[in-house]
Amino acid sequence: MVTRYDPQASEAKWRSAWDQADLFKTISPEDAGDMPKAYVLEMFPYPSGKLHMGHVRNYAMGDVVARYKRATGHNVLHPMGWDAFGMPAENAAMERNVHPSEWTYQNIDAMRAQFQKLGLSLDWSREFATCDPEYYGAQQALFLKFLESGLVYRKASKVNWDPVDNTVLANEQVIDGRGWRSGALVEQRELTQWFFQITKYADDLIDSLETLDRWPEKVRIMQGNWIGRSQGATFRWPLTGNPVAGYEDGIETFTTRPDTLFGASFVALAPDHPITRELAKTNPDIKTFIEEAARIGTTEEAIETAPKLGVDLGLRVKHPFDPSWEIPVWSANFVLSTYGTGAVFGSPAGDQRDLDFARKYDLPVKPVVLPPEEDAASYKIDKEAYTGPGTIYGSDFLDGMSTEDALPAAIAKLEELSLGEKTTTYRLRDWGVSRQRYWGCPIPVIHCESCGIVPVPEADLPVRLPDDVSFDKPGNPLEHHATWKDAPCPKCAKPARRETDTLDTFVDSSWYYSRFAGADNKAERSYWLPVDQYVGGVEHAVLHLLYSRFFARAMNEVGELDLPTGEPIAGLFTQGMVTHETFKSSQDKWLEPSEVEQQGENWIEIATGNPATVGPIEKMSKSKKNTVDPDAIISSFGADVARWFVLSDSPPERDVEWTQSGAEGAARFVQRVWSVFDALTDSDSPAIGTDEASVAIRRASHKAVEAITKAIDEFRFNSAVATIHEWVSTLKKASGKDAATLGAEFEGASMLARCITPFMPHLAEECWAHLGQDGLVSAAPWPKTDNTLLVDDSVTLPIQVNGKRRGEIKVAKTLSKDEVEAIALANEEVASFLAGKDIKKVIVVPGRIVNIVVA
RNA sequence: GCCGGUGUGGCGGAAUUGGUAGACGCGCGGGAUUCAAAAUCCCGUUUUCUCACGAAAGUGUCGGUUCGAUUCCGACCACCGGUACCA
Repeated sequence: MVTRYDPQASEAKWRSAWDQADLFKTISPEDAGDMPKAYVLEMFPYPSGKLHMGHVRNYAMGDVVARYKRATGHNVLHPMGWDAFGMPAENAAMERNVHPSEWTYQNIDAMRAQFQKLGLSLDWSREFATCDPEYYGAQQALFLKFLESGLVYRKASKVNWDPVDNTVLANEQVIDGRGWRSGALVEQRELTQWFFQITKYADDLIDSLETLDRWPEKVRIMQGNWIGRSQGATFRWPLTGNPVAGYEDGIETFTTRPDTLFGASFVALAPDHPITRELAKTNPDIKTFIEEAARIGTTEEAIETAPKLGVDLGLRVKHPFDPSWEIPVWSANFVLSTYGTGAVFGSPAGDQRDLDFARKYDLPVKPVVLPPEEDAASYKIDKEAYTGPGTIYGSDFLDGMSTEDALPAAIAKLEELSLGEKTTTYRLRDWGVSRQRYWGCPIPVIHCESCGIVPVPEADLPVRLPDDVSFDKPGNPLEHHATWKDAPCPKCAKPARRETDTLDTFVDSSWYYSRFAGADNKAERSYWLPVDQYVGGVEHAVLHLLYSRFFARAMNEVGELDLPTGEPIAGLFTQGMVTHETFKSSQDKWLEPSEVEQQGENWIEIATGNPATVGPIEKMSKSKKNTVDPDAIISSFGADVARWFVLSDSPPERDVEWTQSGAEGAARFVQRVWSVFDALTDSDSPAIGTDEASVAIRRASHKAVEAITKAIDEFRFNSAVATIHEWVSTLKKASGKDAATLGAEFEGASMLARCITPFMPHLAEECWAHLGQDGLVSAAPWPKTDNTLLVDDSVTLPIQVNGKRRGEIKVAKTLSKDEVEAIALANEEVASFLAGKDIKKVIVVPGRIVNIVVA
């Protein structure tokens, strides 16, 4: 009798069986023997309270790897936790008057329940949330170690200040120059902030990128660009006439092109360069210019369209290589005070930006690099600067050199003249981590009027967040708290004040992988790290993944880690998003897919009967109303269907479009798999036959296992899915039809159950149990293939005539080239294409193809 | 602008050392089963021409290398992502 698989009944049953067997618990390093370790980690979620399909895809992929590694004999660490500090909890507190802690822990409970329904092979015993005092206390201890080693420091710096909410905002929280919550115009304020000295490792962070051979190229390039190392020279331009106070030695500029120094026609300072600001005090034109430049700002679109603006400061400098040559000093809006020295020299022929500026203000343009195959007498620069390589000319001692050789020659000369030296500049800046927020990790220091900044003694950690806070007033609730910030100085015991800044939440996620590996056990951390396979979204390519690399290095330095490479993540996979179609009403409002209906070619809004339009396929988001709730999918189809669907079709690194019909297809396939097993009612494993039909079935199974294994190893889950589809079709055609092949069918089914376990673990257990196999399939080893079944005795070769397929022959694998050629030439199908033609050549590629070349 | 990626049927995509293009899934068309439906199963489905047997063209465009190119090389086009007055 044919039965159907019931996901609702089965899934819960098998999950509790896994729990009872404590199957996914990590084995301690001592007990693991010579098992290789595999640390499989997915980027831990923010506890928003609700799982979305993106989570399902992310964690399904990680689970495939974790389950596969377990089946192939690895000691697997596959943990889960919560990235739980951050603004949404404070927003909830302000909007709904719930405590951030309460809101967060409730969300965690809700999401944990959802996660558990997915049947992920997680070791929950290592779970933590970053807002647990144990976690942020350990983070505070780490902070103090960094402070002691000089990896953390305090300095005044410019920050985005929201004057309504009275808080610093991260760059991401400033939208079009306004605070994302208050809508107030954001000001630049100079505040004293805490910084991590990430630039200390700039060279190592960039150089080590090439050792990360299991990271996507894309991410490595993005990090390289972000760190932005450029090599060049820093040197001074002596001022003529009355020197500006503090600049008696001249104005310092940075350049990557000292070879073009003889093409210099101006020096330009940033609008907020100290000299510019000083001169503005007495010169109204300069003052106006600074204001104008500040008004345009440096937002993305502003830069796109903003004109080059400048003002002559009236100063003159001497050319470093020719003191008689005077060059004007300008201030220009394209010079950034935050990069290099905040001052540049313009060599217009060799730089488009300098050229635009020179043309606008009628400054000289003197080419000094002659492109190959140009003539010095006739070569001219018009509207396009030449930035490529060439021969230096019109440049005194550099004349005749290649640009490549002139570069070190010019630097050597600057050094000889004691005007400057070779330097390296980075785009990367130290990481400002101070936030004036409540729901974050308190910075564990005390400010004492006599002793200065005093670390909180380790015995007093964690510095706990106070529970009794109010969010009525804008700004930092820790600042407003009546007593929290009062603390005696640990050194002199006089009344002092606690630091009220908390740490950027990116800090929390920069070392959590290490906490999972071993909370208070360095040896255990050494055993597990680095993460063997990390899976997450590409949106973290720079920030989170760069910060994590920094933290591992810093933790190494303070003795918290023993990671020889300094790289915490050996393998990274960035998965694509889950997208869904969008709909809009006739009033241009987004509609949920359930609110529309297709009638013939057109879509209508069900409620009103008005026409609706189909929008683009986009990432699922609440605002576009194109989300699909995983809970709803799990209750109607089961977790296996949700997992299977998000792993099918699209390659894992690309986006996958969620479709109802695709989900139904996945549900159909689950039943199809079950029907293969359902047909095998004899639960005694019968002997495997050696007849032709049995061997054919066995070949299909063993080849499928081989292909699936390779696909999982290479992160090509969609290919594994396709192979499983084909395999199931083959088995279904045979299953239960012929007693002679029953043994082969049983073997295939038993292999199939194990191969689908990483994808559809609940179904796999039900199938495994139905076959009468021992134990849980989640604990079973990966099937082994018999190599003799992977190769065929005979092979079908296509025959081409002049590269076009004209026929095929089936030949024994052992035939020689000549024998194959003879058979091919005698083939009836190709005869008509050879008739009356000269055979020029016959190419036989053993096991592949025969090509007959005729004239 | 610069850097990177991707272009293959109606759609998602296979083809991973240069060797049968379109596996597998979705959709669509036809059929079987059924009183009927659901479910399931089978067949077909790149385009054009042909009653058919077949033939020709075809992997963004144009060219090249090769017996043979989705794959290698050159030039270009489109889309997606990242990034930017970075000196």
